Amino acid sequence: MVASTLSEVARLAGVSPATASRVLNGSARTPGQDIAERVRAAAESLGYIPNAQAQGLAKSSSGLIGLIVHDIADPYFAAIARGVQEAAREQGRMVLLATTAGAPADEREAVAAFAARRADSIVIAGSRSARPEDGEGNTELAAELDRYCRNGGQVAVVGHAVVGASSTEGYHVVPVPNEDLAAELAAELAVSRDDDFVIIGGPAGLFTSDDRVRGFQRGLADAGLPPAEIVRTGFNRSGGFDAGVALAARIKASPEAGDTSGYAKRTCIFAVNDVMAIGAAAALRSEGLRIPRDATIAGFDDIETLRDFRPALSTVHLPLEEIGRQATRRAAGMIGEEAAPSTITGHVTLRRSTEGVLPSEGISRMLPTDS
Amino acid sequence: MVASTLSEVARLAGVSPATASRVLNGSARTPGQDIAERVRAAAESLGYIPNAQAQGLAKSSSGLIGLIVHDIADPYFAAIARGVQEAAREQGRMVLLATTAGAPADEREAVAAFAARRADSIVIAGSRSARPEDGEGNTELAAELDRYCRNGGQVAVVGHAVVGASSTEGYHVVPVPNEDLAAELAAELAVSRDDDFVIIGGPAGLFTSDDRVRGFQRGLADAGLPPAEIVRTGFNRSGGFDAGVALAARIKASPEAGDTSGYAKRTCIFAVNDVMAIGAAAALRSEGLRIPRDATIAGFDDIETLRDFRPALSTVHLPLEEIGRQATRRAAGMIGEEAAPSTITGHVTLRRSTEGVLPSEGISRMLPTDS
DNA sequence: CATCAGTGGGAATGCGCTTTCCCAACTCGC
DNA sequence: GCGAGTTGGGAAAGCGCATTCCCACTGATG
Repeated sequence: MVASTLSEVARLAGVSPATASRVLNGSARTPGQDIAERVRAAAESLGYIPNAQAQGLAKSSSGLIGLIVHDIADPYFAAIARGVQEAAREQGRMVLLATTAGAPADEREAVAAFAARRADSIVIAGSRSARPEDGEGNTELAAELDRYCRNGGQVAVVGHAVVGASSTEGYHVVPVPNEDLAAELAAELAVSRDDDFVIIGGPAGLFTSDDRVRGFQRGLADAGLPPAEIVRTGFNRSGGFDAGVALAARIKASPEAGDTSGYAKRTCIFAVNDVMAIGAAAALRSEGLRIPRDATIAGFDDIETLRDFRPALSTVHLPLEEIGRQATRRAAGMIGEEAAPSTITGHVTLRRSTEGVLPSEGISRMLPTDS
Repeated sequence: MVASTLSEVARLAGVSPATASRVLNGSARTPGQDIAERVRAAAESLGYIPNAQAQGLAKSSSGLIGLIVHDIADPYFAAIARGVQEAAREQGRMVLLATTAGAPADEREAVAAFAARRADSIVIAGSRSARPEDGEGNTELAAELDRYCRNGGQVAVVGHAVVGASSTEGYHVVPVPNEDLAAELAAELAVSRDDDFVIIGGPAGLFTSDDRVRGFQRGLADAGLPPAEIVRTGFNRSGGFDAGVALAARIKASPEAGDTSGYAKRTCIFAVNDVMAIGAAAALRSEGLRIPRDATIAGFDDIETLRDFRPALSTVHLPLEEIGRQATRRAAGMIGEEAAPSTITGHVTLRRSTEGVLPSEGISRMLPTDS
């Protein structure tokens, strides 16, 4: 990467590098009209492109925002990334991407790499975890973040704080009301239902999953229902599929006929995110079960690409893009912490996948499906 | 962003900055054991993180890969981005993201920004366009890329070369066999069918769309069928939806009864990408039409998140992740141009959305659906 | 014992830019 | 018309690091 330099431009324009610098970048001092014109012409003719590395070095700031996600191809993260990207653009910065599959060790490495590049701020979108095997990794990640913040860096993390992070200056958390929303979802599903509730959760210790599980159980309890059974599996589509296969076997093994109350009890499945729900639905289908006839299912996130899924998936809408945007703005100091402590809200969106369909149940709410 | 510097480490270790630099980064010369240990200890205790900007400036290379996509939340680009990210990791580089919505002016700007950051290579994933309104923008983009290449940069573009780019040193294209695969799809769909074929295409001038349209028509022609009508719309889900609404009206307006041949002619819709197909399918459904009973539909890309869509979407599988990987490797000079001119292959994947279902047609191939 | 290649460390230069400081020329007011 | 204030440009000192060159010292060789 060779390219013409500022001094070359300056020489061609017959001015000093200082002057060239002043006209080519918005300095406080603006040289005279004629000189400015000469310099600009020289720059143009030389195809001058400022060296951002050198600029960064001189100004000690890079115009970079580091973004950490588990997997950029996961629609959840992709949506957040879009928001981050958008906010970055507003700020005139560029985003530096790192994918870590949720491994704290990789995340630590990514933070170090961002720090090395002197990123102005870091946004961590990946769900936090408190799993025992992540303990050491989390500690090191927290230490790395701490160091980054001490050096003046800004960190925003989505959902939960990193385990062990002492909230120093420059450390922000964008809270996501996972628990409350899950409770709300449970409440809505519990209305005039007495289905068997089952939760397909991610690995224990994954905060996002745990919050949603806890919230759902709370909602059930508030409705006077017993806690749902929890099936733990991978936090992705294939995890949902596996769980779905297992559940399908059980649903088929306990036919309605066995029910003493005289009418069918359906299984209502709550998968802690949409892609898991889709996986589970696919599994049920492949086992010959129909939704919502033989079982109902709900997810979480309201992934855009899944909106046209059939049967339309009941879920909890989360403003993912806004979450990304807000995290990015917060890390840039554009949102006062105290001014707006938490502005992320979602809402339960019931669609066909949890509709009541059994005549014997005596209830059949027709819920609107969008578009 | 302040942080401890190399000289601080050197001073603490009681050596010169030169020596510290040699031990802390894989230099050709390796200082003695004891000294190295002292330096490493000093660095550790100071929490030293090398300043990548300064390193880049000194070595004139940045370890950065620029990635240009239309929209990172679009699953097509997200999948490619995953491949790019993966390959970047292999190379020990980081990826810098830019989204442009396909506007050449924005793309030019992104290239300039990457050049300013002295990115080692640039991967352009967005589909190229030859629309008249993009003419000027394309010229400027080509010029910018040219300059970047002349300065030693490496560019890889997915699909088609940028319009007007003179293929200088360091300019690579990863060809995607859109046309051939579309022809193949048409051929498969044309087998023992005499449906009315309709193509939902993107804006004229968008290469990816045009290639697929052209290929599909060729496949139809090769099968002895007349060319399909083309409906042009936006290259995204909502475009597909709009087109679907229009088509639904027509399908409903021309009932089977009107057919002189005595049996029903279905409309077979080819949408030039999966999300458009999904949009169209949603529109048909909302108009009360069923797929594949009242119309069949096929897409292109085989987006992972859409695999569980119902009815399962016939499409053309493209190894998106591999495309991203390969583009990135090529730009890094890891793949000889001549050695492997084109290794991207896809395959037609027929699923339920194009199944024959009308008894009157006398044909009802049961095609396997995956999972 | 003197010379020489070889080794291991440091001084110094430069990567491309920003920014402070400095100085010449100029404008203004009395 | 002259000093004070102002303007506009340049010189130079870094920003943090890699790297070339140089030097002192070692052990081997004739």
